Amino acid sequence: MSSFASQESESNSRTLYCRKEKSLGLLCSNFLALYNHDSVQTIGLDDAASKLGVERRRIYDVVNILESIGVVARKGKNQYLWKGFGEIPKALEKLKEEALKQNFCFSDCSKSLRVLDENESADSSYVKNEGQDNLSESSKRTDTKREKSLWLITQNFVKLFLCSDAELITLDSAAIALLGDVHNSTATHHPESRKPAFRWLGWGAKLHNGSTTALELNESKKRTFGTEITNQNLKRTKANSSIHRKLNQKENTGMHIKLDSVEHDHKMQQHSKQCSKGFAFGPFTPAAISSGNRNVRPIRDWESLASIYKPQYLNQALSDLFAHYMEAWNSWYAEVARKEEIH
DNA sequence: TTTTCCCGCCAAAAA
DNA sequence: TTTTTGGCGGGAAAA
Repeated sequence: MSSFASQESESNSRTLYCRKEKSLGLLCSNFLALYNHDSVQTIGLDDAASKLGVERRRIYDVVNILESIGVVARKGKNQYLWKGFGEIPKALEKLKEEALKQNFCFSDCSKSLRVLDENESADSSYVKNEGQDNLSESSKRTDTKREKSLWLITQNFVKLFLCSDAELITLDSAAIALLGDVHNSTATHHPESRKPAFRWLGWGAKLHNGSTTALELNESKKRTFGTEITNQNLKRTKANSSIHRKLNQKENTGMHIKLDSVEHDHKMQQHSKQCSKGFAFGPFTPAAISSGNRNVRPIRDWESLASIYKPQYLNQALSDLFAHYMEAWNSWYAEVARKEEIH
């Protein structure tokens, strides 16, 4: 707590809150960078939270998303298993199968194909991998809740791509298909081309033939995720004093930031300031990129990205971390590419 | 201005 | 009961 105070007082003048640095996408990337080691078997939620400098709540989001595509699997209370990127193809296969069984087809915008209709598919599709029982009736109760769970929505979102030839899906149509839509009641529609959309990059990546062209898409104004390494503990609320308030209000549950990680974060923050414009993308980045940002060169593929994007860290620890990140990418791609060849 | 999405409250589920 | 999980609304940042 005291570390907060000092950190804050030191930084309050020059480090203002920056939403980009707190994004879920970035957190996700950092999470992956942190745990994508051969040596990693299990992941503790508290460990993740403290190492990444966020509250537990945020870790649930990350883990839910990753679980839905097989990268991690729930082991038990507070514990997840690291399965790795190699699991993604399998998970996608499985999702596709499921989707086909469910007649989960998606024909772009306009129609509101409710993927899950209340009674049937919802429960049957819960393949809750790790032997998560057949909660016979209590599950009924939670079906509606599940329908909106991040885990399920993520899977369904992926299914949209897996079960259609649409390479591009707009947020609007995805919302309609997955949620039956809700928002947009005020329908201030932008011209079609300006709607935020996502493009499927594929797990084998469109590596061959160069261009991961999604990244060249000039479609959305959406911000992009993935480069900045951050998550320092600035609250978004006006200026600084908010932190004190925050810490009092709650018993600091789940906010054990180690000293070193604070410092770590702080340094990372410094770095992120420098590189925040020349961003690259994390693995699960929205495909659409900010067309407004002309500084951004199209990225050919992840390998070249790795070689191009090599900031010079002054800090050894950061340097190591980054090196690891690149290594992880390489191995992942090698593996995925291999599997694709076989395919 | 509108849209996006982070934050954290608090209810439900699990232990 | 306590702890864990995660939906959801508010409101600030970004577009």
